Amino acid sequence: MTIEEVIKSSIPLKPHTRTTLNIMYSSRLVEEKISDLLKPYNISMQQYNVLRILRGQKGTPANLSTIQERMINKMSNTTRLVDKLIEKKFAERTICESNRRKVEIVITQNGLNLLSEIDPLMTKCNEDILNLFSLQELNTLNQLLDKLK
Amino acid sequence: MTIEEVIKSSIPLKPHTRTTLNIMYSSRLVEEKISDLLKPYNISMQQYNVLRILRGQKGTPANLSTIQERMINKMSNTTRLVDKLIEKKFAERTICESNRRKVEIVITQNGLNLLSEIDPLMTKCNEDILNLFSLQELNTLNQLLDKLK
DNA sequence: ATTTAACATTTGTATATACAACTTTTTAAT
DNA sequence: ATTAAAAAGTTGTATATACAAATGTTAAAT
Repeated sequence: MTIEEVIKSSIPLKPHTRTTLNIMYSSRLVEEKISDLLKPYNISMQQYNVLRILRGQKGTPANLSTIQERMINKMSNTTRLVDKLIEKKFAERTICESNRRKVEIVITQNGLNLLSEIDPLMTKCNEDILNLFSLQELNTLNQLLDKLK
Repeated sequence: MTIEEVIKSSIPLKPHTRTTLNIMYSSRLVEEKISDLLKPYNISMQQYNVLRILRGQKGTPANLSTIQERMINKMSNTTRLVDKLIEKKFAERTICESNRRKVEIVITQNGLNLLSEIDPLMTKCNEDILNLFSLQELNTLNQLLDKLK
């Protein structure tokens, strides 16, 4: 299915426009599947993303700027996002003693357990989304997208 | 630049995961550029998207479900999105006489003028985003993304 | 003819996001 | 030592989005 068919455009799009639209539309498809997967766990994609970053720290606390810099969606309000995770007992926050402007955020065991539960489902979800693609094609797609950055 | 570098992942991602992340991250990059372009005109990407759909109707009024079905982001509240466009005098809404459940939305001359002004900038924006890509590469990328749908 | 169901949109509510202004703490400059 | 500037977060406000319930209208069923 082409992007023109998706948006029911009667006239063909210019190549560059078609591509940017296609990237955005594809992203929506992916996000929808991932959101659906996370819905039963009552966390948003952003919150999941932060939990993954915290786990990636392997015990080292992360401060807000670190989280922000590693997120896929650089969002403007990481404070309140982390608030939600703390409310749900998936993370904890303390003030950094060496620099009291900073906060230190760590994932809790509870948060780690949640991620462990989601891990295999997320892997499968990603595979399902891309089930029509060969490894070769995934590679090509990745290389092309990398050129954007 | 690879997606692993972007998110500062110490371990390599699985091919499928890398690809879905890459699609989402690429979309953010595109959206950021387009939002920046629209900012001076004080309309959001969604609002712009609706205006484009209305113009595409070439005079035929669109009802809400038509708009919703053609949007890139299927958003849940098209009513209030259209409200914003009406507030700004870029669109008008009337009740459909043959079926009073429906509304008929048309773009105003004011809205058409706005789009005409933005058109060349948007074309250039899309070209700039993808300036590193050959037409051949754009084609390949489009074909691959089309497989998602 | 009356009730039921389906349709198209609107409204309410909760949450998310963007952007700017504001604290608090630390570093640098005089 | 005092003031100014920078850094790191937080809070306020406006807008956006998601989801469910409500409204009004039309079509279908009995």
